[in-house]
Amino acid sequence: MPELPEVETVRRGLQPVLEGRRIVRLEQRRANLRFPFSPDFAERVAGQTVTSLARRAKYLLADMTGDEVLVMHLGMSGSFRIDAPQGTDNPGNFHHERAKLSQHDHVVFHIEDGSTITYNDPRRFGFMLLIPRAELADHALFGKMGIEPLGNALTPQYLAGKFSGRTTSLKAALLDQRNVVGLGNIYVAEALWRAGLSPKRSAGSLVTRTGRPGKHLEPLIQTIRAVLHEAIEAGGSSLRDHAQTDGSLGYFQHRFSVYDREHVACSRPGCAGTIEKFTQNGRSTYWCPACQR
DNA sequence: CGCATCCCCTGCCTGC
DNA sequence: TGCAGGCAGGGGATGC
Repeated sequence: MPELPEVETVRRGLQPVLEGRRIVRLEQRRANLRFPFSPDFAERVAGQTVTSLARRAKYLLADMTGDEVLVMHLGMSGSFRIDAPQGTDNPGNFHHERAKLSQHDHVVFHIEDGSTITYNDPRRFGFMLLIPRAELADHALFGKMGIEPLGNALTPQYLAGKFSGRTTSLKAALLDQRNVVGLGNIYVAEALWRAGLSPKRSAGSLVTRTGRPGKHLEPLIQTIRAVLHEAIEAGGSSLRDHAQTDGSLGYFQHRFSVYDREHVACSRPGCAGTIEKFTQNGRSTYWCPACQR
């Protein structure tokens, strides 16, 4: 599920139920996700009040009243589900029935108001860890991370510096979170199609011989921003999983131009091409060979 | 260092 | 129908 728009959608769903609320108990239902939990993980979260829920790249960062930040990554198949307190529509019923848990519900946050937030992740590529707030910026996860695509820092000059001399494909360079964060296989494909740029061309080909931004960088950046903004507005893309915390689906997948559209006619006005699929660095690339150069 | 490949894991879809 | 194989939105480890 989660590239930047999906993670941002999850953040917006969780924010109202987490921010300013106390986590009275953390129910950890297995010893590991992608990585082992630290032995005292649940104890360190229990009793903390979440002061803010932020997003950095594809990570969720829950700052808490202690000196640690809860860092969460959804991997490929992670999702959160919010369950309101049981019996809220029946004030006379004080019997709070436990929300039914399924096989891949790995972590349950019990909130002070009786609601629960459940993390589900069938493939367990996601993870959670606690990092002291003071060490966050220098942590290995974030230290070498690239810039946010929706902020002011993404400029042609910045990308020229990252892409100069690089022989790797433009697609691989955009997926590399050390350059720009947040893009994944879907949104790289969509952005490159909109920009009319081939995923096969080298990253370095967007930079002049003297290391200055070539003419394609500015429009590519604008395209990346536009795609991400539209996807966030649509609540992300829902392929196999639910993107949103209330179980509803994002709908950006209905606006895909190339992703998962092999053999479909290219929708660019005047283009007679057909969307093709091939493997690049072990992952599927969708593109229109006729209009992406 | 840059770059490519493999791998973690489960579920779902396809083709035989 | 059953089963093997391939593939899936991410990214860390390894090796050349």
